[in-house]
Amino acid sequence: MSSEVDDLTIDEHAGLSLRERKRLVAREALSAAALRLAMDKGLENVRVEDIAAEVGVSARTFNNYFSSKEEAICAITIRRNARIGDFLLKRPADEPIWTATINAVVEHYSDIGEPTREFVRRFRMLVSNEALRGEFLKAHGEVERRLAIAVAQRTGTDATSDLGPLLLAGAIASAIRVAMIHWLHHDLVKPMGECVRAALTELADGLPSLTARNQSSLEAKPVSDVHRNHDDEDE
Amino acid sequence: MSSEVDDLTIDEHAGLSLRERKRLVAREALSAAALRLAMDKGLENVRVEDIAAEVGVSARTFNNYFSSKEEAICAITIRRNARIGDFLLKRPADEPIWTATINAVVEHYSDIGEPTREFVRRFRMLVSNEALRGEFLKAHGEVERRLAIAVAQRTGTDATSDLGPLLLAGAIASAIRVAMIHWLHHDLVKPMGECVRAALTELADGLPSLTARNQSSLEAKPVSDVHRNHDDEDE
DNA sequence: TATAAGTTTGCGGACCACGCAAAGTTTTGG
DNA sequence: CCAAAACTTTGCGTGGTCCGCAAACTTATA
Repeated sequence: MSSEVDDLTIDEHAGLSLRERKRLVAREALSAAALRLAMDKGLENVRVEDIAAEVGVSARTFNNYFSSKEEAICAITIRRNARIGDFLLKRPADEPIWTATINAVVEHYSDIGEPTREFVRRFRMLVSNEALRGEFLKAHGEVERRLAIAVAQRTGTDATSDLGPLLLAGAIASAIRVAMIHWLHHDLVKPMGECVRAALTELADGLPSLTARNQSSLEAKPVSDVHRNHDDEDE
Repeated sequence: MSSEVDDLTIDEHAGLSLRERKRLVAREALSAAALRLAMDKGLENVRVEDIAAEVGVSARTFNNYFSSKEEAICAITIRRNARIGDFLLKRPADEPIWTATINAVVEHYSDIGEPTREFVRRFRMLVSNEALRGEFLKAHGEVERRLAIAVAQRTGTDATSDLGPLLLAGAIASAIRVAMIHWLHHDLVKPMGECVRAALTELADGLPSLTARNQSSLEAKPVSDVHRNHDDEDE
């Protein structure tokens, strides 16, 4: 019916066998159908069977790809955010790691653009679902894991034995999560990208808003080069 | 049979009606039974019915308290970590917020002591379960939420409208999670408390291990007063 | 002590995850 | 081009989960 699925899919379909391509397409179609149906009717009113039917496969097949409808929905988040690691690896080598990571995240968010109001309205409904919030956290854990690998690669450390990459990725992922929830709850006073950027720099600077009167070693001087350092934003 | 359940339960049963006390006791008994059975037989070999039977209630009653066995198990983590916020509020008022928070966490972990090897062995088995890891993340989210409230209270900010408390709580909770997983995977080379402390200070100092050659504003001077600042540890 | 408020439980229904084996599709290598 | 190998899809069956409902029971209120 529609091919909106691939809007953001910068050909991942290179050098894959027919089988693998079919598999990828089916997986994405199921994810997309799950999200669409859940946004329309509310997650609790969507059965696995419905999602499968929408794509034209059996319910059993759905379960060969995902082990729950929640997982199918959150797979989209994972796919989307996987790019942050790639962006990080492409940042100039002389950027400090915090700056580079933050810029990679901001780059990613300005790249995907602002969601429509309608999308946000439905999305808000969606995340009010308990089971889904849990699965979102799981998805975010996966994003974090991948980011940690990219950080390790860039810093020449090891994502399994060193704590550094995991700590940075965890802090960043957590800040993204906080920023997005905050943004969702506070009626879009400013663009999402701004919100994420603000949260990340606040964190990188050691939470100056919390260290008002007490001196803290962390407030020394802010990571100022994060702010205006790429040009694709209006004002 | 045993009353190990309340080993760490510093009387939460104050000023509660009989009904409420009964409810609490039942809840904790179910949690504890769930954890014990899962550690013994493996989570997939434990049915809700088994847990209920262990406590002497119907399976239906189990579901009045928890909506899954995973949730029952993770409720213990939530209960345990809820104390971190209390510790934070009791820290001296002149400690900077990062320091105070880290000290609160370290205090908590030195307070609960090192787990036995046997416990760790079983626990490791337990977290290899996919579904349970998801629920753990959910539980950690709850812990984070509560910590954020305590941070807001201490700093005179607002946990719903300000980002600061959420960001700090998120970063700390994430570091705790990373430290624990790392510790579980690396065969207890040092005590868990040490591991958590190390991760937190590393993070608070801006990840110096990752900013080796590039200058970063965050490496200014370390938050040194975190290290040896309470006395209940050997060595 | 009567009435209200809350809890436990069996029952039943909708749904879900997954093992298995039969039928279908793609790949591989003669 | 064909046949065997590798993999995917599907129906079916099983064991299990979650939850609404209403009846029995327990605790609270006045």
